[in-house]
Amino acid sequence: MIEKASPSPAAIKAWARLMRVSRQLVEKVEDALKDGGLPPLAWYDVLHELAEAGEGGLRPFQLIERTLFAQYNVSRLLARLESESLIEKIPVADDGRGQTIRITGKGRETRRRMWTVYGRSIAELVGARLPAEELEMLAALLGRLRHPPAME
Amino acid sequence: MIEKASPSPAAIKAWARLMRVSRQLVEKVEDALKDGGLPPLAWYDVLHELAEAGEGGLRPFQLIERTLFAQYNVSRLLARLESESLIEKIPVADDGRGQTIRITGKGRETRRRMWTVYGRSIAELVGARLPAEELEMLAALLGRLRHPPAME
DNA sequence: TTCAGATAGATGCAATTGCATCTATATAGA
DNA sequence: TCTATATAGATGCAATTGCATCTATCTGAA
Repeated sequence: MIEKASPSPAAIKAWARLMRVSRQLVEKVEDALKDGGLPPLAWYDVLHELAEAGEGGLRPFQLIERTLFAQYNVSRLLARLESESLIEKIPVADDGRGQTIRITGKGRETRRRMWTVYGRSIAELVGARLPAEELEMLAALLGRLRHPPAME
Repeated sequence: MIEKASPSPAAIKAWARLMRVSRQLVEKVEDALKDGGLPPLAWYDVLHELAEAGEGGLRPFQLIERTLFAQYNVSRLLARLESESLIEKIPVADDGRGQTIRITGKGRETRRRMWTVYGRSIAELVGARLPAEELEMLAALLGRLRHPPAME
């Protein structure tokens, strides 16, 4: 199997756009959250996963898989979220090392408030710029860059 | 003019993919650079811009425009690059506040070594996963999310 | 000219991240 | 059962980032 060491011009261009656009969009969303006096995007990611998980909660290592954050970042982010009473840590019965993380009512409320800003940003920055068909094409192309690639 | 506050499912999916894929790819490239004992991606971005700019160099504020890094980050990154002799700072004649940044020979060499790793990563992570035509389509779609949007 | 912004870049300090390592529990094999 | 290894999560310390502000120079209007 041949592995090329140098990327094609098309690959470089797609890469450059991906880097630049994602940086730009993240920054705009972070700014919008700050303007609203809301916590950073990373908090949303965690609260979102926990809200989806429901009453059963999630183990920290499951959050790591889902969010792709580093272990030590999750550990500390959870400490901050707990100190704000947005989550609670529950010792888990059958594994003395672990804990289950559950979102609190206040956590759900914070997530909801963040979504009004975050969702609006997505609508403006992405939804308003491409028609549905092209959004789907974009998602499909990006899915194939995922590891492992999305099958669709 | 109607501004929707809630994003469509297609917009949310494209957004989620964009966030996840860009995070994943950046992390893989950073890991590859670390494995090679090379500096982080941000150094490449700056060295690349300076190499493109040639002997004339660039002002820090031009680097800020091109890389989208925050002003204080550029200021400190340049200090680190200078302490490694990868760039040099030259006072600029017609503006006593400013300076021109020029890449050194050692800087070019470092950039070249980084590119062997970075370029290979792009080839593997992006180039090998989509054919040229789809890479171009991806770049075009991303270009329309840019601010201001790319015209092509 | 003069002075009130505006612009270029640096920096003190607090918060976050990254790295390496640590503790505690779990698990598998001798 | 005992021990070596693996896994879950936390943490000390250094480096980086973010925020606010600072200094210095420049520009334009009175």
